[in-house]
Parts: sequence; structure tokens; C-alpha cells
Amino acid sequence: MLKISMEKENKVRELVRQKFTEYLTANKFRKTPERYAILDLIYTDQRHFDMDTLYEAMNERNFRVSRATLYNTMQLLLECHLVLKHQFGQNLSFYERAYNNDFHHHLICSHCNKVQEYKDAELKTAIQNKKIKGFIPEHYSLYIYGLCSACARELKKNKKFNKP
Amino acid sequence: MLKISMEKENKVRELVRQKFTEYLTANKFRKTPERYAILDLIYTDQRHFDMDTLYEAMNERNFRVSRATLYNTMQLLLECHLVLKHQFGQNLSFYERAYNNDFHHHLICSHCNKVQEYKDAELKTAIQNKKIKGFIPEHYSLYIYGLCSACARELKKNKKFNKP
DNA sequence: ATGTATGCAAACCATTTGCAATGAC
DNA sequence: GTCATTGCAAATGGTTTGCATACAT
Repeated sequence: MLKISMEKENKVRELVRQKFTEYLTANKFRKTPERYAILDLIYTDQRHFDMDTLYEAMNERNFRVSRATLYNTMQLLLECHLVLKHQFGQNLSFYERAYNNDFHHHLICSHCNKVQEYKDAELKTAIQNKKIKGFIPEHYSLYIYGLCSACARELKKNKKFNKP
Repeated sequence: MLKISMEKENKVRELVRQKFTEYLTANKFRKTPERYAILDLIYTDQRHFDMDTLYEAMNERNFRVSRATLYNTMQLLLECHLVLKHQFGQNLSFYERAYNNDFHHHLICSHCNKVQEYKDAELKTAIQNKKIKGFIPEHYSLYIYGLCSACARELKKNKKFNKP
């Protein structure tokens, strides 16, 4: 079972590497080891991540890259749609794999800022099937803001205490 | 006709002022002239704006406020849902009125970064009617990324030129 | 050999913070 | 009178940039 899922992971990594190569070739960008190492790490360990965690993770893997290279490469990965970028209100950007990553929406708690994934095939289809005049859609992000159960509970409790 | 819409605008301004007052009172925050001036300007001139334009606009209106106050007030307006915040990939935050502002989604061109509003009642209902287990939704943002017509045309043209 | 990509350090810039002065309560 | 709020200026921190070096082509 574990073995099968690892084989699948390897296959995905292989595939995205191919896609990346195509993109680099098509645009006459160089195929540097740094770029592939970053892509590999993202498709091995990191489902959701920010730049800092990625930077640390690269170091731990003994493949040191500069932050400049990280940002440069991320730009390329965004352009060829192998990575998605999110900003949930704070000033920190989050990224996630875009390929073979079960597509999901995001629930953001306006109280504790926690982010959860939210899968809903119905919404997904509804949004993806929209024909929009004068616009060719590539991908989308749906962020739903509200209260997570923990915060809802907490706020309710506090209300009780505050009663006169 | 113009008169009627101006009367409507005044009414909305009146209403949001009331809502803001309720919020400030409920939380024992002070009702400073700066706070109301900022709210007023937003509900007069500014449908979509970033902090810098708002800052300039306040100055032009001869109501000078510091950037610190602007950020502080915006925080309050976000909390009481009179203003919405958006981040479309760049590091600049955009804001818009949340009250009596025909609700819309956003189309973002991944090529020129232009943002257009996109109204779709069907999607709106579909998203708003979702019951989500363990989460109480307050509001949501849907961002659709892709190519605007101008960029689609331009890219097509360039492709032709590049043919061998 | 050529010129793109890298690493480093400095620069950038939106946002946040500390603190003294102001003014809402 | 008290203490939250303001303005100012400095600090913060994620991201970008300039430049010399390394290395993909």
C-alpha cells in the first residue's frame, strides 16, 4: 500500500519535471539543477508552504539555494501552472502544488486565521464550466471567510460570561 | 435622475455610519472624527482602492490623517464588514466597500494583471447556499485568473510573427 | 565563448510599532 | 482627569534588485 503510493508520487514527480522541462525549453530558459531541486522538493514534501519553510527545507536537504533563486524559480513555476499562490489577508504568501493536487477551496477563520481545505465537486464544476465573455479562464481561487468550530465555540462561551 | 442617485448615496452613507457607530459602541472604541471621515470618503468616492490612493484622497479632501490611523481604521472597518480586502498576487492590498456594493467576483488577467468585476448571480447563490460542516461562513472571495481579451489578442498576434 | 542564472548584500516598500501629544469619554 | 487614539518617525520583514561570479548552452 505504502509502496504503491510512493510509486505514484515518483510518477507525479517525473511528470511535473517533464512539464517543467517543456516550459523551460519553449521559453529558452536554462535547465539548472537548482530549478529542478526546488520543483522536486515541492512535489515531495511540501503541499502547502511559504517561502521561509521552503528555504529551510532546501537547506535541510543539503541543497542550499539563495532566496533570490527561490523567488525566481517560483515565478517560473507559477507561470507554467505547476504551483499556485495564495494570500489570505496577512502579508505572507502561501503556495501549493497545482498538479495532481486534489483541487480544493479554502476556509479561512477570521478569528484565528487558520486555513482549512474544503473540497466541493459541485462548486468546482459550477465555477469551471462558466463561460465568461471576453475572458479565457486558467484557474481560480475561492476563499470562504468565517468562523471555524473552535472559535465559534469559544466566542459563544465568552458571550455567556459577559452577560450581566 | 442624478438627484435620486445622490439621495440614495447619502442614505447609504448614513446607514454605514450608523452601523459603524453600533460597532464602535459595542466594543467601547472611541468615535473619532478621523474614523468617520475615512468611512465617509470610502463610501463617497472610492469603490476600489489601495492604501496609497486613499491616503492621497484624504489629503485632497483637506482631512489629513496619518498612515497609521488609516491602517488602524481599516482594521476596524474590516472587522465590522463594512470594507473588504483583496490581494491579487501582487504585494499590494486592494479594498472595496462591502455594504450596498453590488456583490461581484473578480477576473484577474495573469498577463497584464488588470482586474475586472464579474457578476454572476448563479455562482453567488451556489456559493452562499453551501452548508459547510464545522464552519460558519461570513463572506467569500472568488478570483478567476486567466487572459483578458486584449492580452489574448496580443499573444495571438505575437505567435503569428514568431512562426518560422 | 557567450550570456543567463546564481548568491550575496543592499535596497525597497507596504505595513507595523513605540512613544509623546492630543482629545473623546 | 484618564486612557484610547493620533501623528510621527523608526523598525520590520517579505520581496526585489544590482552586481560579480559560476555554469548551462
